[in-house]
This record gives sequence, structure tokens and C-alpha cells, in this order.
Amino acid sequence: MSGKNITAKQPAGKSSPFLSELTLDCVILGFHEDQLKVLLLRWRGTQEWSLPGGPIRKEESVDQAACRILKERTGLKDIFLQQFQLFGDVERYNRNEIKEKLKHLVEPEKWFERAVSVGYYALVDYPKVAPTPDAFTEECQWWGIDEIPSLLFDHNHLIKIALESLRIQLSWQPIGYKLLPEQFTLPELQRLYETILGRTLDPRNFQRKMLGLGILYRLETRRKGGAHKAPYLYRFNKQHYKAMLTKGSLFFS
Amino acid sequence: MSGKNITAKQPAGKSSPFLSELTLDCVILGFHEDQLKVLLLRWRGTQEWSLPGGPIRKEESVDQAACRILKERTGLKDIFLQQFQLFGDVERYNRNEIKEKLKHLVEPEKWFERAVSVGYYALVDYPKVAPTPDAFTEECQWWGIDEIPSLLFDHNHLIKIALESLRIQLSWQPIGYKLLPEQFTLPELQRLYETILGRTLDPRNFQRKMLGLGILYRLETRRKGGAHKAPYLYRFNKQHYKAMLTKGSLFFS
DNA sequence: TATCATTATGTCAAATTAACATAATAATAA
DNA sequence: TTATTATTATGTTAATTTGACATAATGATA
Repeated sequence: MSGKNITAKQPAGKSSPFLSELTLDCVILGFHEDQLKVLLLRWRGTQEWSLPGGPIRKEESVDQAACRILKERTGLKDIFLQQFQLFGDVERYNRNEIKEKLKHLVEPEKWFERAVSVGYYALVDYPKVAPTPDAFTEECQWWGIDEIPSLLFDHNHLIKIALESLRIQLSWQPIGYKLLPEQFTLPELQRLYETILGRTLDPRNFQRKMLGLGILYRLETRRKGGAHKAPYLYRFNKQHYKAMLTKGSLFFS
Repeated sequence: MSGKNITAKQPAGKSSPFLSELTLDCVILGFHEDQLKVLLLRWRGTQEWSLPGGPIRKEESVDQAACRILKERTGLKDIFLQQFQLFGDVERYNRNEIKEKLKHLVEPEKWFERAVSVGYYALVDYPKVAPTPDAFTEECQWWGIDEIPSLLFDHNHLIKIALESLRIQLSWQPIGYKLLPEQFTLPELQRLYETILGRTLDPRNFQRKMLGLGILYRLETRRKGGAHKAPYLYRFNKQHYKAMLTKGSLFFS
């Protein structure tokens, strides 16, 4: 979210003609029960939700800030994090409507005049996350991507753009497995792709394409437990992935 | 570039733990004599070059700032502008080596402690540009993309990333024509693609693919003047392009 | 009117994609 | 123990797209 900096000292540029505030917002995505989930925070004493986020420290790079925020909210590190866009509309942050909702937490005159925010999305393994609120919030919770309420700031828009970026990147790079545990079955991976892309895929074609990439390694073991044929387990194979990257493939011959 | 704000009032966050400075850098690309060109500025009294850019005004959105900077340096508006990345390394901006080079222009203690910069690239029609320096610079000039000197800040890196983004976008969307005049021939377009992608393309396959997109409109007239067969002129067709966009096309069936 | 440089164009083989149905099997119920 | 159920694993064929390839046409100039 873009609110954690609201206790910071008075905005710098009070006398400057230039804006000076930058925050970072994180669209943390998980996959659970065949549904994409996003981690949201509820602000103290309100029913208002927003994305996790906050300002960037002077001694850390923007990427490091994204890692830090992710770590603080989920307990996870070494996670796939992708910067996807800077959101720079003039009125995205400092709006009376928002200040009114949060006035018991922040005196309206303490707000920065403006804050621009850089969006990152993270792909995490759902059960590994320990959702943790920050100083301004009292609840940190997964929300189904189709059940998200109206959020503070421009965070509904941010999530929308994050998903569009994810879909595009997913068509280029096999990053889907990052939302799954280390070992997963092909049907699980397929359901994940279907969820993100929003349409069904043919299992035979999916398998051919996915295995054809040569980046998945089939294990000896199968996943047992269902009342049906036990599926093979797979793991992502970093070696093969690197080999694939060198090839490259695009629009023109 | 990230230097225009150096005369702004003292950095805000002097007492804040959070960074507060944001600038914008613009990779303005043109195409001339079968070469990609980028517009660079030479700083007053130095041989140091950088990208055009500057801080963002409080009353303008980040996109608007990009338009403004582009307009100021080239005289052009309504141009293809694409945000491609935020550059947020801690030491990208405030480095002794840079301050030393520009100390006759800016007192070293006047520099912001840190500035993060958002990169945009612009695709312009080369002959339409009127290169214009800003307050800190005395020369504004096109440079061949392969002849760029060592630039201030992280601008060499910025250009590299801009080109990578452009190549990727070019494989998705037929944006190449934006670097050409309103009317152009297929061989011209092909040479442009070859230049950006860095490899030769087969003219028959290129034509088939490009015309197959249905977004080019062949004019009656041909371009005369060369000692050879006169090529047809084409124009981009916005109608067809929109139709194409709705289709979508990706990795999975 | 011959020459030169460049443009315009078509075919075929190979690779990729889309569409489609059935046999295998782990768990559970009968 | 056997049958049932739900799900997984897998192969073929036609359609489409891609890659590789060479020649005839023509505007300007000599």
C-alpha cells in the first residue's frame, strides 16, 4: 500500500516544484483450491483494505524494498518478484475520500502531497505464507481474485495491471510453477494456467507443450491419495531452463 | 536525464528515512540511414552526455511528464511513448564521480541524496525532430545506437534495457511503423525491423507476415526516385489494428 | 535501348498447432 | 473380492504457420 509513509516527516518538496515521494505496492499472488489469491491488508479500525507496500528506505534499492516488504508480510524470501509498472497519476494517493477513511490513523495534514508508486507482483507458494499485518493494519488475509472489494488508493487498478502483466509474461516464460510447491503434478500446473489465463486448455496439448520445453523433470514418485489414477510428480529443472533461454523465440523468422 | 532537479530546493527527506526523489529519463529513438539513433544531451562546459529527462512536476502525472520532456527536446507531441522500467539502485544517481564532472554546474552539496528514475522510450519520425538542449546542456544531438559514448548516471544501462523492451514489444505489436514517416515502403519497414532485431529477414516471409496482420494499407502511389523498380507506399491502418488487438494470440491454444 | 539496382512475388517442405477419445489405475463402495 | 468412480496418461490426424528458396518486373541512368 501507499500509506505507511504517512508518518514520515513532512514531505520534502513542500517548497519544491517537484514531487518527491515514492512508494512500492506488492501484488502477492498465491494459488489455492483452483483459485488465484491475493494478499490484502485491513487498516486498523476500518473495513478498508489495500495491497501490502510502503515507502522505500534510503539505503535500499527499489528491488530490495520489494523483497523486504514481501518478507515482512509473508515471511518468505528468495521469491519470484517482478516489477511491472510505475503508477504516477497526480491524484492516485492524496485524495480526500481516502484521507477521510484513514483520518483516525493519520492526521489529514500529515499526508504527503503526492506519492507515486511502483508495482511489483510476487508469485508464492500459498501454504508457505504466514500473512502478517504491518503497523497500520490489523489483518492480513488472502482474497480470491474474483472477490476483491473496493480497495484504497488505485489498488484495484494495480491488481488488474499486475494480472495482465502476469498473463503476458506467462506466455513468454514458464513462470507458473513458482505458484506451486516444489513438486507438483501436470494437472495441477494445467489448472493453474487455466486459472491465470482464464480459459480451459487441452490436457494433451498442454502436456506436449509443457514437457516439450524440457524444463520439467518427472520424478519416480506419484501423488497418491485421490480416488483415481495417481499422477506423476514433476519438478522444475533449472539447468534445462537456462538452456531454453538461450534459444529465444519470437515473432519473426 | 536525472540532473535537472539538482537546482530544486534542498531534498525533502533530509530528516526522513525514506527516499523522496523521482526523475524521468527518455530514450528517444529515431531511424535514419538504416541506423537506430538515440537523442543525447551534452552538459554545459563538458564532454559528458546523458539522456534527456528531468524531474516530474507536482501537478503533472508521470506520463504527462514524459510527454512534456519529449516535447521540450524534440518539439513533437502525440508520440508513441512507453514506460519500460523504474531504475532504483541506491547509487545510480548521487556518485562522486558524477558530481565531480558536473561540479561547475551544481554544487556537490546541492545534489539530492538519491534519485530514482523511471524510463520511457519514444519512437519518433527522425526528420521531424528539432533537437533542443535544456537548461543544463548546450547540445542536443542524435547518436547512432552503436556509437554511444559512456554516459552519465546509469544511462548506458537504461538504453540497453529500453532496446530489449522495444524488441520484445516489437514481437508482440506492430509498433515499428511509428519510427517511419506516415507513408513508407515495405523494404523500409523491413530494414527497420532488421535494425532493431539485429538480424536479416527474408523479404518474402516478411511481407507475408506483415501484410497478413492486415494493418497496412497499400496506396496507389509508389515511391519514385531510385534507379530501380519503384516500391509501393503503405500506411498504417488504425481500424484494422484495433480489430487485430481484439483477437489476441499467445502461447497456449 | 541496355544495364543496374532494387522491388514484388509464389511454392513446397517442415514444424507447429488444434482438435479429438480411450485405456489405465488408485481409492472407495458394494 | 470385485465393481464403480474419478481422474490421469497418452497418440493421431488435419489445418495452419513457418522457413527456405529464385526469378521476373521496372524506374532510372548510361
